[in-house]
Amino acid sequence: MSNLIIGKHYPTREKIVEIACTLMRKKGFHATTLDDILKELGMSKGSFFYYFKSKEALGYAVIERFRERLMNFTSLSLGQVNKSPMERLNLHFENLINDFSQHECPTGCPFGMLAQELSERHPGFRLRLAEIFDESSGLWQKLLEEAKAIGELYEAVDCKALADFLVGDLQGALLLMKTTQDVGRLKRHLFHTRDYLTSLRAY
Amino acid sequence: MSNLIIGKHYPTREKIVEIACTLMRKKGFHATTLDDILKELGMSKGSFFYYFKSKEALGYAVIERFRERLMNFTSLSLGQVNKSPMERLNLHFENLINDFSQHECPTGCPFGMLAQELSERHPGFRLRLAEIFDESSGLWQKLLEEAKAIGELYEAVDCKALADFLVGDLQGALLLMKTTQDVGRLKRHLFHTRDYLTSLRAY
DNA sequence: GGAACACTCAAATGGCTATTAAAAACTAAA
DNA sequence: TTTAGTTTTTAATAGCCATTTGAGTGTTCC
Repeated sequence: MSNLIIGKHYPTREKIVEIACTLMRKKGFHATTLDDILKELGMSKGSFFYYFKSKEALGYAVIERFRERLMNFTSLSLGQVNKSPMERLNLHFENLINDFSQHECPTGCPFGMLAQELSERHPGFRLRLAEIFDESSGLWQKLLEEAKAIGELYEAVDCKALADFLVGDLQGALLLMKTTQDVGRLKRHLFHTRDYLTSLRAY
Repeated sequence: MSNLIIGKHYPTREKIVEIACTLMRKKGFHATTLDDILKELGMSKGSFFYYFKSKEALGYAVIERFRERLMNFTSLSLGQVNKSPMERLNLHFENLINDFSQHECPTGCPFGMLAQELSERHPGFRLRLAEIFDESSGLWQKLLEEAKAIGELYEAVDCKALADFLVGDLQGALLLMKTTQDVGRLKRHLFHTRDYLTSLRAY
């Protein structure tokens, strides 16, 4: 009977995904070769294809892994129910800045990177990434609606549109941070994003 | 004597760069092969290497070509001296939306794409792209300072920081447009960007 | 102990891709 | 017409990379 059942623990498969995440985050999908991954693990080709039908399948697994990490990371800040919505948002931005400050070489957002690289060639990846952006936007929307309810945003704000804006805005900030290799860029960018949200406060 | 002197006209070389721009904008740098380019032109490999030392050299030429196009496109709106700064900015945003509306499949920004794809592997590309983002930001900064001078922005605004913000913000908007394949996304995003700038208006 | 299955390995395969080599075709000037 | 210089073509070369094959090792359950 196949051992490849969702929910079971597969150290080898797990390791492949982990290393693939690390390498692909840095170098992207195409530039990360199976050789790179397997050399890092001291494994041979056959093992890889025992766990994955193809490199593309690994790509999807990597995306799902990044998605999980994103959701965990997001809930660290958005889940702080004792804080006000805007306080949670500020905390999230600070967490982002701190997180990227710890890497000497800011890598940017894996979703943004994969979206740029794979959107055209692999519509399946593009669609999945669009869903994840959407899911992320949904979390922001909820937060913004809460904010509106307690007067941290005024009535007329379209929370869904604003959430979409925030998702895009953040992507851009991360791209420029990566291109300039300067976390300060992210910091200064998010200052303006916050400034905008402040301007939407119900007096 | 070599014919490869800057400023002379090279129809063949020109054609290569043009096609490369088209293909790389769509598929990116790595996914665009020399075969792709030359098949499109009905040319053979040897010709390519007569004009370019390597594919990398072509990459730099493509970036410079995109840069020229960006500057031309930008001056269409920012160069309208009879309009107020913020009117010019609005016009620019409208031009962007119209331009991307004409392609059934929005391709996003070539600089953003190349930055994501090549930043890690080719620091030379990354640096050049960072310069171009910076150049672009400089144009915005000038515009914003003009705006401040006539009261379209209030005194305390840091025009350089705000310009950097705009550049990043726009990149993100284009990335999400590309990922969702929806020009409406760009339109809605830029509504918020404008809204923010409006909130910075003097008095 | 042995049969079925899970996993790993080493070695090939074949396609793709950038790059090179060398000859041919064209151009223009002497 | 000769000659030198340019552009282009054809035909390799060599490396990389995803994928396959088939044999091997271990493990579990009867």
